[in-house]
Amino acid sequence: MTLPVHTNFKSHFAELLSRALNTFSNSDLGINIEFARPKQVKHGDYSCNLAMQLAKPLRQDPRTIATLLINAMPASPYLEKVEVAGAGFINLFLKIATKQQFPRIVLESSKEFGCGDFGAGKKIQVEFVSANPTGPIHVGHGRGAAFGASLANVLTAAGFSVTREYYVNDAGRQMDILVVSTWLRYLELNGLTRPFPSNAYQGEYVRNMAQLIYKAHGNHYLRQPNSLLDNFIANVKGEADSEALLDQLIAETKNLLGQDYIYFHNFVLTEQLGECRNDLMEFGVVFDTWFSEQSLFEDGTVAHVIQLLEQKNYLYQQDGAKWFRSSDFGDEKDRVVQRENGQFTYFASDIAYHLNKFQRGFDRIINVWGADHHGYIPRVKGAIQALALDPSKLEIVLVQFAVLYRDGVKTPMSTRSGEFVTLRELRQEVGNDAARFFYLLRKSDQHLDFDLDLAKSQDNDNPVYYVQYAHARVCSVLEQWGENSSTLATADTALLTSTVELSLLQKLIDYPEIVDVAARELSPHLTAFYLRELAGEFHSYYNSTRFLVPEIPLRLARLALIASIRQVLANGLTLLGVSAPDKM
RNA sequence: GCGCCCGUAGCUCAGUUGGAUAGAGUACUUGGCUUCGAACCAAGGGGUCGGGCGUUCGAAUCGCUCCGGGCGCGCCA
Repeated sequence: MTLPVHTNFKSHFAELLSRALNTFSNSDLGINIEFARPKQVKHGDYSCNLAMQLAKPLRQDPRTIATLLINAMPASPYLEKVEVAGAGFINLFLKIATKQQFPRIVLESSKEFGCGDFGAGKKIQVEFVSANPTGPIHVGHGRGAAFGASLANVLTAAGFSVTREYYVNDAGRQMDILVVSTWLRYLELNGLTRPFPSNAYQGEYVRNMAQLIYKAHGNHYLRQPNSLLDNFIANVKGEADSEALLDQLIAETKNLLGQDYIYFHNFVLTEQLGECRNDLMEFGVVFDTWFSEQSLFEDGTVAHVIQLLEQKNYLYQQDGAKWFRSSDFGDEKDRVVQRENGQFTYFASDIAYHLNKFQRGFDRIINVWGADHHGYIPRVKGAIQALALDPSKLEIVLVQFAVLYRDGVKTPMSTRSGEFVTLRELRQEVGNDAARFFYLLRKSDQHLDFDLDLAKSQDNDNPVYYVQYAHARVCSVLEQWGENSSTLATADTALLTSTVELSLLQKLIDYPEIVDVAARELSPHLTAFYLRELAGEFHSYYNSTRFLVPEIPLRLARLALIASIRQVLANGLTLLGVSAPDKM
């Protein structure tokens, strides 16, 4: 009996039960046939509650229905037996011989084991992080980075052709505020201290950028007449530290610097984007495309999309601004796309961005956003509908915020105020692997309490080492064995019969299903939890059973099992962006 | 005030298209290395699944309500 490499027993059994159902019910009841893993061995390997779901519509006792279903089920070469149990569960028991095939299947398919065909032939885009390039990547962004990167890996394993994209907000007011902040720091370096607004960018990195400019160009940018410089602050009107004052400051700085403003803008953008790209790369997070917001203005997409909406009569003029009728599509209120001063809003370029995404021919588009953007979803979906595109193609995954605690006190994480812990600091403290695993060990929509002191102190019993240790242990055993492990695929695995061995075999079988579900539910954390369980069962096996026994066939069988466990651990860790070390 | 997310063991979290006796890790207690790596294992205590009402054969999961926390509600991005 040879099993296909990508065996998915759940879908196989669902097919069998579905055919059984058709033999005695010709009406489509619209019930999904799903399987659970029973907690007790006596309940088999897969459990289905189909009969209980049918009890009401068919007006029959669930146990009777279950018996009818089992009798009508086509035979499967993989099944030992099928039983009715409890209130009407259908419990399926895999043949032991089927389970014993898996070390060979894993070893032969190697890195491919776990890959599926759920997304075969489909193009999918995952856009994530997309933090404003106005400061360093911090631990809040880190969560989105770890999640998005692993999600993309899981989707790739599920067969999708994945494009990883970072949307660069290089066109907005936040950039201008950063430019002005840098300009003020540059003035300070030239001995021209001006009041530094509390709502400008406070971080040390702003001073560093000013230093770089000063070192390269000295006082070159102070060549304007002194009177202009003297009046620089005097001209700025507005309540101290207000947003209006910042706007004034931006206008005055642009006025003062003229063409040199563009130099400052490009300098800080290039600098921050470079830092950001480096940080993420060192974190193991890479992108296929960095998409510039500014480019949407330059190539006319923004103007085009506004024109399209205008033609369809979805825009109107009010209070001097141009509004989009998003309330027609379920949004709370209409939204401004062009301000009174003629400037387009972020929303306007975002509509253009999404039109661009749709035009690139993806089958699915996934935006990974911080949870604070949830109120933004209706207007974007509305704009997509207004453009006569299919809003269901766009899926938005909200990643909850990481709330940072320091000495038990919640600390705000704000780039503007300069109060944040950078991703780089975290990585230096606990390492890449521990940081990646820590983020992935919770659901994306779960709030994350990030106790930095705890994260640092726990760097030695971070669960990631538990998984990596299992991998290193297998490597160590195989090294002591000393022979070529490629021969293990032919071992007689029928000798694996103990309770813990059968349980481990079932665990191997589970892996492709876990990857499949993780991709379907956009939940890479399932992989992390699975790996911890697999490692746990392995450690238990290690302590209870000796592998390098004198009997050669039994030795080979056990080595084949642990070698296949090592392969699955490595495959799973790769999806999470975590290394699988041979020694540690 | 309105909207979204959430509340599960001392702590950090899984489990949610309703299913069998609610699970891990950590902390605590006890035991296990002259034998393949003790970054490990074995055993134990620890729960009104925030409270209440409801829906039904069955609720941590669904509905209503209250309490508590996070986030959003801009001609910012």
